[in-house]
Amino acid sequence: MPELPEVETVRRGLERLVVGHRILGVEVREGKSFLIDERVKSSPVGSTVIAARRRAKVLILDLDDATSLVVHLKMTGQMVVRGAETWGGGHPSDSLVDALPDRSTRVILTLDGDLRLFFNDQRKFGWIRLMPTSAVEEMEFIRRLGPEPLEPDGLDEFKRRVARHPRTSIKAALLDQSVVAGIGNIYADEALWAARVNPSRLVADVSAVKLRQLFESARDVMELSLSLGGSTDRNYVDAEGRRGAYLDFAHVFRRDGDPCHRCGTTIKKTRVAGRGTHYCPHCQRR
DNA sequence: CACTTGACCTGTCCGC
DNA sequence: TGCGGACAGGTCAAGT
Repeated sequence: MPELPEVETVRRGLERLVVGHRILGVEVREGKSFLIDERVKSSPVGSTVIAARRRAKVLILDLDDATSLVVHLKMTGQMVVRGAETWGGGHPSDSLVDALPDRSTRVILTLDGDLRLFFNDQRKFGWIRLMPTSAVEEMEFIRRLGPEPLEPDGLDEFKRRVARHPRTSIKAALLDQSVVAGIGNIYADEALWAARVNPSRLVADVSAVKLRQLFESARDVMELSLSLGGSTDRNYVDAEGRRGAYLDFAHVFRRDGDPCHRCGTTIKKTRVAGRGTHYCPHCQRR
C-alpha cells in the first residue's frame, strides 16, 4: 500500500524527527526484516543519521559513516517514531497505532534525544538493509527504475519505456516500476480514471495524447495525496502514526458499487494484471 | 522473449 | 461460533 505519496510523507516525518540523531541501539526481533550487507560493519550503532532520502517507494536514511539504511515498506511496513520530542513518550490521540512495540514490530532503533524508531510490518514482506551509501544507487532494482510522475521532465522517458511493452495492459505497465516509478494499485486506478483510460487496454492501443494525460494524471493524484498525508487503506501510517486522508477523495479505488463522480455510472471492480481494479465502465470504455 | 502467475506473509472478512 | 478459503498488494522468481 505505501506508494510514492505515502513513502514521501514518511520521509518528511523522518527528516524532521530523526535526522541529526545518533543511533544508540538496534533490536532486531525478526531477522529477515533486517539485512546487513557484507561490505559494512555489523551494526549502525554509534552512527548519526544525516539525511532522509527517497527513490520511488524506497526510503534511504544516510548515516555519517558512509553507510545507509535502505527501507522498503512493501505492503504493511511502518516507520513510526516515538519519544520525548514527539509526545513525551506517549502517543497522540489521532495515532492509528497504539502502544509500541506491538506484535508486528520487527526492528527497534534507539536514538539519542530519547527517541525510538519502530519498523513494524505485519506481513514481513518489507525490509531494512544496511549497506554502503555508494552501493545504494547500484542496487539492481533502483538502477532499473523509470521516471517518477512528480519529475517535471519525466514524460518523454515514460513514453519511451512504456512503448517497450506494447502487448501488456496499460495498468500492468503503470505498475511496472521500470516503466514509471512510484505508482501502486491505488494511484494506478485513480490515474486511469482521471485520464479516462480503460485499465485493460493494451499499451499499443493507447494514444500518445492519452499517455501524456495518464502521466499528468498520476502526477496530479500524487500531489493531491501528498497534501493529504497519503492514503490509509488499512495499515499505512506516517512517521508519527497518523493516517492519511486521500481515500476520502478517491474517485474509484474501493468505490465499487458507488456512483462515478463524473457520470453517475456504478463503479465496477474487476481483476487486471492480477490485481483488484476499480473503474467506471462508462468513462473508461475500451 | 514477452508477459502472466505464484510465492512470500498475516489479518480480516465472508459464507456455510 | 468455528472454520476454511478468498482477498489484500510490492516485488521477484518461476512458469507459459
